[in-house]
Amino acid sequence: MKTDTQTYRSQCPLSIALEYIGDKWSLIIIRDMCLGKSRYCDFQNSPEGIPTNILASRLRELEENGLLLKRPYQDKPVRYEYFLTPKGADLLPVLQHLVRWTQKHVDGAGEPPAGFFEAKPEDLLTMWENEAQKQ
Amino acid sequence: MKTDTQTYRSQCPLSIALEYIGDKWSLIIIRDMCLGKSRYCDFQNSPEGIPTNILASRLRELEENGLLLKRPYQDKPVRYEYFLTPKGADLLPVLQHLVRWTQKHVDGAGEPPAGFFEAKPEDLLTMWENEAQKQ
DNA sequence: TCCTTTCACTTGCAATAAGCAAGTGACAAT
DNA sequence: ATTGTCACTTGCTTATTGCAAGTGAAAGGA
Repeated sequence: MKTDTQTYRSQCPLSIALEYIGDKWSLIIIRDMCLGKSRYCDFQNSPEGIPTNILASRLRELEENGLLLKRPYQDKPVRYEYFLTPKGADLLPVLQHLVRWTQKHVDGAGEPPAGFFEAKPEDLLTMWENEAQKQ
Repeated sequence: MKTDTQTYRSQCPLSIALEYIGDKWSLIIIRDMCLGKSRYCDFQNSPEGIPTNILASRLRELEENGLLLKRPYQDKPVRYEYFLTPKGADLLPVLQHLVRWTQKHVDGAGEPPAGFFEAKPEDLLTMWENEAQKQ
């Protein structure tokens, strides 16, 4: 992932993308958000079993890098929900092609949920649509 | 990347794809091969500066996982060239979308070479085309 | 012949990151 | 008063990365 601002290892756009999401867990979190999950414990309960300290640090990095944002959904003990930004949602085509790739080349892989391949990044921005509706 | 056979952390096809290429360097090597590079020193000379021991281990893993294969191109001291398999070449659409993503969302990223977005996985299988011609 | 280079690695070691288990603090429910 | 949930953090061990240096086979030149 990206660490600090504007110090990429090269100007290659592929290499830059990998500094944002080139690790074992970031796209798993993005996937979960594409599937409608939004809370910390949702991500924790995914079958891959991300360690909790790594989940916390990835969420922080993804937020710092503008791929998602968090918003409190209750006060009394303050609790947060996470949402994809347009920048984060635009990774959906990448996920779709990775899924296609596995289905073509790896035996025994599971099926994505119905409608996964038809989804578009805009469909993932429910939070932002609500914002737009407020205007 | 994948470590041993058939022990994925989950059956999710996205998660499985990440066990093959979900790290900082594997797709950089695949990118180089898409751009026509084929020798160890070509990969080493890429601007990202992959450490040589990591390059060697990634090439070994990618070969074990069937994304590429190596073939000697000379004997006296035996030297190898690396080629994408169809399985490896089929990652091209993933690379293309990652590049698009960076161009849309990150300022100051470089341009891919001309024709990059129009290329298709089949175009990358020059070695295999030659094999087919032999038949 | 000896010296230098190149290529494709390997080895040793320090630094960084990942992974596991346990703990924390705010509150809600029993 | 005790237990439980949520969203984390802390401590510690293990694994991976990254840097520098070394290796061995051969080619090329002085």
